[in-house]
Amino acid sequence: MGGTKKKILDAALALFAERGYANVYVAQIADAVGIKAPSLYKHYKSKQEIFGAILAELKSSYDRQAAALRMNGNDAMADARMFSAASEEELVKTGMGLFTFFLHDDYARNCRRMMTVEQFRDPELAQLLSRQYADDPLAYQSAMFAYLGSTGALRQYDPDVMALQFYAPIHMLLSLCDRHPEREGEVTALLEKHIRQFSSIYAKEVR
Amino acid sequence: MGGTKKKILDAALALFAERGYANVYVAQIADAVGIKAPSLYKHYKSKQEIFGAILAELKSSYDRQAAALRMNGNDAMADARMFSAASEEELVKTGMGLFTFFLHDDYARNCRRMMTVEQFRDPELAQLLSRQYADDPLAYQSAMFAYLGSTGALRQYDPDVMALQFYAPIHMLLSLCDRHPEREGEVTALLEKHIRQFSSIYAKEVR
DNA sequence: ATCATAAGCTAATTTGAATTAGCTGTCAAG
DNA sequence: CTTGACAGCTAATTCAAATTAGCTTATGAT
Repeated sequence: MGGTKKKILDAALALFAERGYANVYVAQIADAVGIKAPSLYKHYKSKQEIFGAILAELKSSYDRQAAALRMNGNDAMADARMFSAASEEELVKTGMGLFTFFLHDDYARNCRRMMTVEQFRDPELAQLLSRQYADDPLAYQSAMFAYLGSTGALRQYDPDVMALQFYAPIHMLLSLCDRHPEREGEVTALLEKHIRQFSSIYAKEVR
Repeated sequence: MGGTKKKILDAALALFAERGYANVYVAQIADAVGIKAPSLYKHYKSKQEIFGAILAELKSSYDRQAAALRMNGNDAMADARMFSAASEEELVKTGMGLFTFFLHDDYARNCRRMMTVEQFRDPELAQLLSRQYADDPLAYQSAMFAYLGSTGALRQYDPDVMALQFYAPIHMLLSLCDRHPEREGEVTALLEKHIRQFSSIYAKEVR
């Protein structure tokens, strides 16, 4: 029992992410796995079924991760404590660490790209994309900023807007790097400046 | 001489934007135009050629528009003057006007969606998308903020970062609405709050 | 008037990719 | 040892979609 079934999903995801479902031929998936096209059908009934399996895994793996985040209660507050305790340096380091992780993690990256190119054909993918890369992060960070505001660690502004202003640049630069990996250097430099400036802008006035 | 040739491009663009090149059949394009598939070939040699023509028009129409913007000298300053003179109300009104224009203009919208779904298959589209929806707007607004900083109208921070913090939320919310038109209301409300908060955050301290 | 061209149609034709048929070797359970 | 499920292969088969052939009609120029 080779992990062929899993290898098929991985190969297919990578290909779907690069070219979109319709432009990928089952023969290419098979090639990538190291078998011939008809052998695929020993593992999945059809090309559609492969796509479906990818989708199912994508969803369950995200749910798993989301559950983990909420595990120790509402964890935005834990992050918030770190955020407020930490020096700007720490903050930059964690923020950018997350960015480069998401950027380079093959699985996350491929999921993101596949959702991007298939979003208008499959309402379910549209939902997932919005949830994973917009609504959930925004809600999480909004909670965090709300807490930091109430604490007095940051100035008190609408936390939804703060979350948007903090997160949207990250989101935009991530999309940009997905399109142009060669621009990573330039982009991370800008991202760092963003985080520093954000924290200085919203910092409680000291002077 | 009906404008059939043009109608074909329009219909094809709309379809490509919705489903992506490979999922659109020439018969569907023909249907949308009101003719039969083989008749398409009286106007274009192939499906690819239709795609090429769309691309060419997309590029030239953007260049035209960009040229128009630069016409009366460097126009970021004109905008900047307005930005500084205007009340927050005015600013909100113009900002949101632009957002809803881009959101609803069929041509812009379809181009954006087509570039989005084809970006990883065609490096040229990736370039265009980045230029039109990232680099150019950022450069423009950066110039504007630089000017406003030097003028004393706004606090002086890195203008590239200000541009990013102003524009990225707009960009992100636009993508969101492209995916979920029904969320337009909620999204424009957030956008408005963003613009107000941005201008208040970066306003010269008054107290 | 006539002819060339443009723009449409229906009925092939071609092509390319998914899927099915049917065979083979491996290996674990009985 | 042998049998059956598993996972692979090659060689069909099927099917859908792009493209071509060849006919028709309208129209504008000679």
